[in-house]
Amino acid sequence: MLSGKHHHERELSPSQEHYLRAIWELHAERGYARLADLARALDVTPATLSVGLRPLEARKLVAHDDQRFLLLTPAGERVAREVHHRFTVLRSFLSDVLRVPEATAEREACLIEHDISGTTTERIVDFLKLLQEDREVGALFRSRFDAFHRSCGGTRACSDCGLACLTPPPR
Amino acid sequence: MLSGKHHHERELSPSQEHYLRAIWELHAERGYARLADLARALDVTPATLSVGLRPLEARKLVAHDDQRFLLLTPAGERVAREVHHRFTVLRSFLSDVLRVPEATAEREACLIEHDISGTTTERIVDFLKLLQEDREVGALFRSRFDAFHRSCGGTRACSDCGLACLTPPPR
DNA sequence: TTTGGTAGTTAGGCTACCCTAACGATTAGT
DNA sequence: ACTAATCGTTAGGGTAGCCTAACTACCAAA
Repeated sequence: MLSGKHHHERELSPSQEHYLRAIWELHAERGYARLADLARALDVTPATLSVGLRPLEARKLVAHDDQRFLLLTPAGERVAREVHHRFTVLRSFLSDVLRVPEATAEREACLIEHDISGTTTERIVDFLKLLQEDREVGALFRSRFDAFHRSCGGTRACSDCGLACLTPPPR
Repeated sequence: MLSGKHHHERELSPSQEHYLRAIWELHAERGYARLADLARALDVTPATLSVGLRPLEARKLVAHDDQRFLLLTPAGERVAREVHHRFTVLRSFLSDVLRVPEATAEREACLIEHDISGTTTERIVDFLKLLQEDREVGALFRSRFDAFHRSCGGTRACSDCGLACLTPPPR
């Protein structure tokens, strides 16, 4: 059952979630967020946002004050924090645990943040917390993972076996 | 730097990757793949595929024999195996390590498979192999993660603190 | 005050990805 | 042989998400 439809079952589209998170982060960083700032941060044109924010305003997630500064409503902020949470958790996992390069972790967390459920997010949080709070597990895992990683480094066996090492013919 | 453009930098689009994986899996399962079979497996209409496969044929990744059975070229099979590999690795991680429900793992792996780099995939493979091959790490991790999970069960503290536990105001 | 930069909007266009409806071709059942 | 189902295609439509170009409104400095 592949369900090839690349639809997201959330109420908001990936871009819309992204917009909310970015507004929230701009507010946290500099205390305000204009449409142009947001466009720069997201690397899209103002035109895109002018249209793209409309549904979020219609849903009362985003508003603007008398001077056209963007504001998150309480509902909007709640969503923004959820998205930011998913993003942070993913980036932390990719970067701190898997040791993927910062830039890669950032880029991929931005994409995956729209795809994972609350359950999965919680599980990753559990995982991060375990490594953080349980010194025994944390220390053992990190040292072994490092060693393991070094011992596999360079030309990976996995690249040579046609990727079949972990993928016997499907189900 | 959020780079709000939800573009994928791979040569193939998410759907195209998905199509290739599905063709490969059908072949592995039953030895052939017609367009209609593929449509059923992917839960899209034949019309969608009739058009959607065209670019893959143009790129010589997919072909069809004299009786219109879909075939993967060597290049197509290579891509299909890569995608399948990413999918399998993700599903295994979500399901076997994080203990996310099967259906959820399947669904989310289908989405994330298009977003992660080779590097990230390799790291997850390393992680899975470590848990599998290093009995000490594997056993310790699983038991502690289980216990940790039970001790956090039910109403998660994380849901109550506004998700801020791991997310101090951004960077 | 005129010149010019910045902000936001509108209009029109494009790609990706899905749909339904209608149609021709083949295959299978009676 | 005729009917019915299945297969694949085309035509046309829709949403999401981006773009450029052409505005308008404002604000600020010479």
